[in-house]
Amino acid sequence: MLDDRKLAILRAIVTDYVSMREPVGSKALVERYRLNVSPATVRNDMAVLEEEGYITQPHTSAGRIPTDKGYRLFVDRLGAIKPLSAAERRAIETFMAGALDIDDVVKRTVRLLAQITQQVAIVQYPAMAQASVRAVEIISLTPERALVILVNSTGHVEQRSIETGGAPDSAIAELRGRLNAALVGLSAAKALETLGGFLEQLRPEDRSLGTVVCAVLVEILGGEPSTRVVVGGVPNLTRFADQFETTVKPVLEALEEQVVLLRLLGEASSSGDVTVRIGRENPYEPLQSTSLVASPYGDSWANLGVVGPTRMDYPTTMATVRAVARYVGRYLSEG
Amino acid sequence: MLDDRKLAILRAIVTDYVSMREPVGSKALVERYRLNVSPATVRNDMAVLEEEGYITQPHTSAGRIPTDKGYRLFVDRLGAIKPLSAAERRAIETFMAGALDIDDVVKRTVRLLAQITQQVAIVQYPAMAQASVRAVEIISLTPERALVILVNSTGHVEQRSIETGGAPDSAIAELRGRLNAALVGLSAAKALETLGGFLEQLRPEDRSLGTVVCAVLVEILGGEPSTRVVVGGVPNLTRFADQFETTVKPVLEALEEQVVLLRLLGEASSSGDVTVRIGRENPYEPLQSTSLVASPYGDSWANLGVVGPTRMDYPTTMATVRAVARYVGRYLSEG
DNA sequence: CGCTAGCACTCTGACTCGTCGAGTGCCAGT
DNA sequence: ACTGGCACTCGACGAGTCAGAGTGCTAGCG
Repeated sequence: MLDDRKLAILRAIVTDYVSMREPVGSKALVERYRLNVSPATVRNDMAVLEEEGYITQPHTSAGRIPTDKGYRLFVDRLGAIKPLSAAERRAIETFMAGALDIDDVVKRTVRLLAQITQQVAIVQYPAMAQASVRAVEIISLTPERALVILVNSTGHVEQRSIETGGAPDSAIAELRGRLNAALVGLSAAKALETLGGFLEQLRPEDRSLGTVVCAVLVEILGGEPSTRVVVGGVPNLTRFADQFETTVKPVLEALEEQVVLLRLLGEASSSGDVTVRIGRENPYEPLQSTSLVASPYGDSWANLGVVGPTRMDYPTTMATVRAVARYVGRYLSEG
Repeated sequence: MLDDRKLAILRAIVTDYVSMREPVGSKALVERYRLNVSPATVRNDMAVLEEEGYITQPHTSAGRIPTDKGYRLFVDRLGAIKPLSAAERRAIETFMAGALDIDDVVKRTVRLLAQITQQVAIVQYPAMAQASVRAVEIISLTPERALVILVNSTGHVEQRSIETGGAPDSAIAELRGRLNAALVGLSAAKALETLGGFLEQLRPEDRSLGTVVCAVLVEILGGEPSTRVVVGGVPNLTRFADQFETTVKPVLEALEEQVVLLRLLGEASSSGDVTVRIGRENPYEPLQSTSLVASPYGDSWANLGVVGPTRMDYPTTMATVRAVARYVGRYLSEG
């Protein structure tokens, strides 16, 4: 159904529309892309492409623009991923060099992604899962409340407050000691395992406190990859000021909903490589006018990505996201 | 120079312009505000007000709009702060009730402020200064790096990574013990004092590590109120889509710059009560088309506030900010 | 002296209208 | 299977018009 020329035309339409931001017509197409056929022929092909749902007309007698389906075909079969320029590689290196702790790494990554792609960047905190436990602290705040703190080998600190049920400080100290003895040095997976049998070692009177604490630890260690995401580059949305009322507001709202972002990133990365989700393919309705390019990184289940208009330069964006993901991954594993 | 009627007219212009969002003319003014004089008289007064710089015309033969100076006068002398409605009070209570730890309090506060005022909310983390030290931990990550963690009585956890210069674990443990013995229970002020003489108690071989750690602690305890701010309600900016290109982009950019926000909030609150900074009064140029309404809270040096267009409902916004600040303050001190 | 009524004037915003150009679909011809 | 030509559609754009809102000024009134 779609011979080579039709595919070439689709490719041309996509690239042209992305760079020119205007519906593209048959004449402009043959002029700019050396198709060696006449506009009329191109028109016939375009009619077919339109019938198949790959492109559409904003109104009669305007050029064509790609549909979500068209972008999809383009991404899957037509857009060779561009390698990064040397300058970009260098930018990544210098930008990330000298990051202090994990917070800093995440912050820098967001900035970097946003800056290179000129879009909105989202980075999820790396999962605890990959790192090993460095310390567990339990610190009482009031007689009734305490803070459980877990530090891992990447320098990430996670904390939850709990109800102690009035347990005495001595019991807390003891529990803390036991937990450290049992867990420090273990990977998250091992630590989870160990926690499973941990309660039984406790004296009965310590059990109730132990249960609460263990529950939090399990939550921190095992649960979601991480419940925190960082967003950056929001000002880049201003480039779509034209479509503002209809498009940008819901996007902004979505970007404030951490939960949504987490789900989004989570669902995106199944393949282990860069994933693209175009417009309507997106499960979350307010984002259906945008595309997401995401990738897992740090060989864990944490993800990063960018959100932009469906009309985006996929090859370059995908290349950038992949490169950043790899670089950050390497950076994290080397410490 | 400005008799009562002129002030009344200015007040009317401000309130009308804020609610109608359109330049207001003499006729509409007498109709809506029962001024008991004719439009012509109002016009004369308006001419004076314009000469004095309180109002201006967007173009010949349009209504008048307030200038920054006009808003300033309004805020200082004309706008009685409206008390909150019962519904709003209730909203605050229910919204904040059940907050878990300090992160949660801050998050909720941002949401709350953004929602009630329908503007962009900024909340600074409460200062360590008011709370007392609960625990100090030093946890080594690599032989060369460690994490210093300070927990205070509000449940706030702050961390910094440091270079240990290869100090042995035993030295770290000892230092940790001494620090806790010396600091726990002290207010930040006292703790700072104590830290002053702390180094001398150490064995000479521990000094170098001690210096680094103390430096970080001083930074955490004494430095800025807090280096973290949280922003929310950014989608509310979409209501100014009209002025988007010129106004909203720089604002968005400013909102991503934590440093800028911190300085902004810091400078705003000298008086101890709600402070208003209108348009050009603002030191940071990209925000000169906005107004800031801020207030310290939790009787510390932490601040919260909202950023909105200069054309804003000051009485209500000020009332809301004040109420939220008080409520959160009370909530924090009660624990 | 302060207020008011009336008037002439200005400017904007909305509306209409005609033109132009880009782009299409179709058909007949190569 | 491709191309050239043609009639057609539609949006963008500029000019022209018009009504309405608002002003400043001046002369008159209590």
